[in-house]
Amino acid sequence: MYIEIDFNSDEAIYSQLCDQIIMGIACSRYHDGDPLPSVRQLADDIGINMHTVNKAYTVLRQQGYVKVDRRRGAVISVETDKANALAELKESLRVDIARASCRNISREDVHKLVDQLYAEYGTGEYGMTGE
Amino acid sequence: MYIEIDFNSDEAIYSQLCDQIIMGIACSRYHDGDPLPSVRQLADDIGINMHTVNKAYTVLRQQGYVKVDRRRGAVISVETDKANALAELKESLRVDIARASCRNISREDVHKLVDQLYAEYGTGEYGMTGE
DNA sequence: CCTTTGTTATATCTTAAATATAACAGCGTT
DNA sequence: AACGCTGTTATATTTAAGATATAACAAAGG
Repeated sequence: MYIEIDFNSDEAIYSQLCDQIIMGIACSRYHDGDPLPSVRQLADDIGINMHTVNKAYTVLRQQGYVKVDRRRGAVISVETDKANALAELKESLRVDIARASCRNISREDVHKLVDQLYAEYGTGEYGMTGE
Repeated sequence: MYIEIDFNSDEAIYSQLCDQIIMGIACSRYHDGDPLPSVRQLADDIGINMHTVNKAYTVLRQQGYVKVDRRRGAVISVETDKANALAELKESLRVDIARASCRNISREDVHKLVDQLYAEYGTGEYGMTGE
């Protein structure tokens, strides 16, 4: 599992971990059913504490990206509650769009950025392998 | 100045303050040249400490939304470095789009959200009053 | 002068984040 | 049965950020 943490970032390590795993799913580097490394293993790989990884896994579970199987440990399992996700996304975009609007960034400019990012990820289906 | 702070939020007060002022500019409730309340005045209005407001003003100044005039205090002054703003926006959108992609939110869905938010703000020009 | 402006300095309190040990229950393998 | 692995929980400590409280300063205006 390729994880890169910026220890000089102002963003919390566990939060960076969540983000990277979510982006990994979007990039279809990780798929539904894939097991995540154990909290101890990943902590050792990255060079951080076990509890920091555990917190990331817990948050990912609460947000519906991971389920825990006693036998296999943490497993990618993406919940698709689109209505809820849309509402959350809108709130998240609100300030970003305000900033953009202040800087004379047009609606079309943002559309282009969005398209670029969707191109970086899959086809829009996080699976993209056609499951 | 209408500012609403959620004291139960996990987002820092000074950060909420910055966001609200930026959204106020985007909504064209505040315009270039408008003076902001003094740090002591606004702190008193909201019921928070002077230094919390001062931190917000300092951040807004560093990010190019405010300039400080010794005579008039803090004044709205929006810098329009579009190239830089585009780069920052893209980074900010990266995780959001990843989350959206995981939830089967399409490119078009995001475009619609963006359009909705631009509609809530101005015409794309933060001035919109035609200055 | 006096007031108001932003700014700086110091100190304190609270909370979040990260680390360190340690232990537990569930499950598979040996 | 014993061992090793999983996530999980508990407790404690350290560090850093956020917020508050007092206090003082230079600059500008009335």
